[in-house]
Amino acid sequence: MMLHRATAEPAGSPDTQATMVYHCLRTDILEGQLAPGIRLKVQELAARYGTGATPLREALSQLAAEGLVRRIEQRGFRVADADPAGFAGLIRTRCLVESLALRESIARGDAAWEDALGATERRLARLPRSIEAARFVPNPAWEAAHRAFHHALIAACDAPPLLDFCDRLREQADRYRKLANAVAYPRRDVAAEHAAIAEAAFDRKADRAAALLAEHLQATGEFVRVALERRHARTAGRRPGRRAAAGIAGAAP
Amino acid sequence: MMLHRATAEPAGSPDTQATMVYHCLRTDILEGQLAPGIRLKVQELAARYGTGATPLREALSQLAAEGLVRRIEQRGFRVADADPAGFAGLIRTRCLVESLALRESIARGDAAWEDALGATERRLARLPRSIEAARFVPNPAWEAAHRAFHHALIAACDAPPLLDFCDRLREQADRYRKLANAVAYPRRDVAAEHAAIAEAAFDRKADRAAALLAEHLQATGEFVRVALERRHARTAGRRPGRRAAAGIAGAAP
DNA sequence: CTCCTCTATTTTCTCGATAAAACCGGAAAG
DNA sequence: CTTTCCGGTTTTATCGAGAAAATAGAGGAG
Repeated sequence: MMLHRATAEPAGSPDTQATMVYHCLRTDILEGQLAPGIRLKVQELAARYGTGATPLREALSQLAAEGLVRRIEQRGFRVADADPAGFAGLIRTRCLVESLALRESIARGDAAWEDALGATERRLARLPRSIEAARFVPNPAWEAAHRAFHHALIAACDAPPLLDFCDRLREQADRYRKLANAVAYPRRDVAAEHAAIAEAAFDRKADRAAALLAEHLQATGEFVRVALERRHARTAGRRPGRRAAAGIAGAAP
Repeated sequence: MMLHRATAEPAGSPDTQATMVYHCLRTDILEGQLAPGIRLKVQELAARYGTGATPLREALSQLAAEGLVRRIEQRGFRVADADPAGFAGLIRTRCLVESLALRESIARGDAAWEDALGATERRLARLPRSIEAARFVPNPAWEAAHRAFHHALIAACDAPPLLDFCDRLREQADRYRKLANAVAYPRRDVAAEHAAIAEAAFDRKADRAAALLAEHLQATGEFVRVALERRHARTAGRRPGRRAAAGIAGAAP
């Protein structure tokens, strides 16, 4: 055997503490556990995640660079806020950029791309979007498959930075969606939309596929926008009177 | 007077140490002072920038998120390497995305946009690209004006994340360019290219402008690619025999 | 009644020290 | 001659304490 290790660990990363708390914070923000705009006090978080200030600060810096956290010089970090304006820009960018990436993908995609796309589409179609039938309860498996499908669509664009950018935009959009999901349950047949996009991609109909994708993104965007504006009006309406209250959801000992 | 401060300081940011060292590191990497791939030892850098390990680590995390630094779990940070493959993806992405942004900008730009574009174009045209006539010595003023021009081109695209993305791509591309600039001096008439792009934009000829811009980026890219491949072959050729040697340029007491 | 100022408290930001992990080189074994 | 193992050394990653800054609240002036 040549390698004197690697037998025990699949990936050579004992995962540093900073990285761990980075992932935790990231998902907590993306899932909406940490509400937009709230203050992120290091001590509080250190207690929450069971770690010191240094790794936390590191994680926060990283998230700030990604735009999920806002750093205010000399007065700490806050969760990136989720206002309608920011969302509009995000959706617009997504429509533009993902359409572009899809066109490129269609122009360059090979058989392997088609196969992967077909596989993710099929898997997504088989999963229920909500765990419960009556009430909407997000299905993590569906979420993952959804991400995978949208990634697979544009995976053949042969421009790594572009692909990364799309992934990040998708994450951010998902954050907004999750913030709104608790309120309403869309009536659209998203599965059909996905199928139509995939089909157009298979047929190499770039214009049609791009248009469908943009429409798809726009539709979800519109739905979220409405919920968001309600929410925003509500949030802006209430005075910052009592300061204690929540802030961190799910911490109730 | 209403504000009980702000008289002394124009911007309310006493700039934390982490931010300072972040900017220093950033420019040092983008300027090529810190060579691609080299190890970034915290103590070394702490001495270099006169600060502690904590702010440094924070800055490095931030840069890692931006892709200018590569973090390797449990074994520190390295400057992002500059290989031809990465550069190709970068250029390709730039051509695609900046063309798109330019089209949008042309579709939406108003009079103010035209004015700003004209102003930046004129300023850029008046500046010499090199400080010396015979030998090529980068002119910081030209660099800044160049950035401003390309930014102004797409500033009206009305999609903030897209604009940010373009700026970041431009920075990265500039890094490659600077790494190559020391070797050769391009003969192209870049001023004419810029003028042509600006004119097409004024005339709202989206297709033409986008094509010119892509060509412009591609041409610079091609030039850098050649230099880069030479450099890369050279670097890969020499064995990692002696380890001390340079690493940080400009530290020679 | 509103606005300013001053003080007490919180919070950020930073440093120096410390455990753990990676690295390097030589020595021993196959 | 290559591979493996084992020591010391370097470097990372982390913690806890402490200086500087911001924040909140009470009190006083206009």
